[in-house]
Amino acid sequence: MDKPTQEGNELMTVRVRFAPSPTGYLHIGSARTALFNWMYARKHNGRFILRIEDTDQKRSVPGAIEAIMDTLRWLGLDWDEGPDVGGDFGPYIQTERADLYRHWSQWLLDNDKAYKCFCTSEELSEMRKEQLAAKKPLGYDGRCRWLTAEQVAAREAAGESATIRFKMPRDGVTIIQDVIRGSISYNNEQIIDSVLLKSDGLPTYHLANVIDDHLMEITHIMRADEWINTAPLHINLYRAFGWEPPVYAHLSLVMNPSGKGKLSKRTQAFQESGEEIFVQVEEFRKAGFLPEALNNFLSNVGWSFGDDREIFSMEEALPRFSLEAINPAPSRLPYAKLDWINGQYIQNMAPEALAEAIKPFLAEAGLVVSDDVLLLVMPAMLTRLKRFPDAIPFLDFLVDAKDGTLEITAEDLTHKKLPADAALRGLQEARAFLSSVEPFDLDHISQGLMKIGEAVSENGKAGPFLGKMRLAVTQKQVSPPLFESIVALGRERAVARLDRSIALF
RNA sequence: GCCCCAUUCGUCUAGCGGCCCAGGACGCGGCCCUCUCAAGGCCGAAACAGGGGUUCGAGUCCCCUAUGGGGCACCA
Repeated sequence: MDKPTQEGNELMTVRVRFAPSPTGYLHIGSARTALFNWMYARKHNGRFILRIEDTDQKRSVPGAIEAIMDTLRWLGLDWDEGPDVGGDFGPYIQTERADLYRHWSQWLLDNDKAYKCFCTSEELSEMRKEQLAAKKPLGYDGRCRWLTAEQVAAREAAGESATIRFKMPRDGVTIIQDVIRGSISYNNEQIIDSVLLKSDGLPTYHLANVIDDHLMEITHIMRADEWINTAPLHINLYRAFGWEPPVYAHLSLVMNPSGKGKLSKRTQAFQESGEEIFVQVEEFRKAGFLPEALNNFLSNVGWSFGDDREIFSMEEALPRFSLEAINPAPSRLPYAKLDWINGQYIQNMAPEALAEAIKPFLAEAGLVVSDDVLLLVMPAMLTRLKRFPDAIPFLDFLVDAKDGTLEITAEDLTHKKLPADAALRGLQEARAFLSSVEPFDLDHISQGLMKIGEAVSENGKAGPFLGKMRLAVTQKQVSPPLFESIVALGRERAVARLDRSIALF
């Protein structure tokens, strides 16, 4: 095999990093990258480092760092070193490391590995236009590379601003070893002299990530596939510095549900053939998904637990996780499957925990339900929810202000097997029964109502009657199981609603 | 235009030369259970992009084509 493993590094502790740019909320694709890094670190008892790549001042958004950290915490992806917790390799925010980048770019200049470029952005875009028109390969042609020391001095004296570009070796081949893809080779002539230090004095990604990864002693880089074409540049930078490059693992991209284009082009939720497609982790959170379910879901895209198991905890996944097993092909997120996974996690929740999880969503929908009442219906809700807000249409009957939304007639309360007179009799008997039964609990209510239903319907089955009871008591076609619903409603309100239905006849 | 990567059911995937006339899951359809809706159980339809090699034998290795994706910024 020509794929590298971490064999050579076995005695070193694994150090991996997640390095988001603070340009907004955490993207679901980035969350997956973070998850894989985190899993790898935890599996190897290594260190998971959070680094903020904020060298693009124009795109940095105030508050984004906190927002991203908050989301990462919610997902349970804890980091060992980072802007808030510190560490021995700080600072962990790139703008605070500006001196370092200046120092090393000067070093490259002094060692003839880089040069100053005075091209203006206008000049550059003009060049690009010409290349496009001539159908020539796109990219910087290296025109400033050949400037003499005198010319450079003169232009600097004239006050021209400059960037620092890498002196990419002009010939030969650069081979990158990727754990997921094997070896990939590039002809050096097709790799341009990239800008390392921008005219504002801050580094580009290329310089910053190489310096930081080296100084922070990062052993493995797991990043999105869109970076793969810049890997040879990075390798050559490591060589220029005389440093050892880390192990690379380029993760496949997450695509749009349509399969057209990468999902990361989208910055927020959108509709796709009637389905709501979330893209920020916060959107998943607000939609009522559990972080455990999200991790389970994400880890199974591009990687597989094996043993034909779909539901598993991260703790169970860790021993099985490996970079070599990651699928190199891009994939779409199976959103429908996430709903199912989340439903599975909800089924396994304790009723108390479910109640707590649901409360904020009920409150947002304007439904005020007491804890006691909520708890009564929770066991029945466990198997009925994919997402927490699904509880709203099930539970709104509990709020008097929300009932009566369904216009009911006497006819609605009848059934083929339950003509009007029988329906009325059943409701009246149920009313009498509910107003006196002691104790007012699930067992007694279910027994009494079953008996009434069987007696009153033409086929001797309680079904038709119970259906009408549901309508009378909850004013809904669909509700939690009837008996639970009645208990939750309480004697008085249940009887009052029956009275109102009886009055329709 | 140039370079790089990828290609198994609709989707997420298992498969690392014989165990595969391809397994699991979601979704979909049917049946059962059932006070509605769910959950659960059972059954079913559904895929190796195409063509050449290599080999006794290819979903698995190689090449070509096609298709999809990514990159070619003083963005990351």
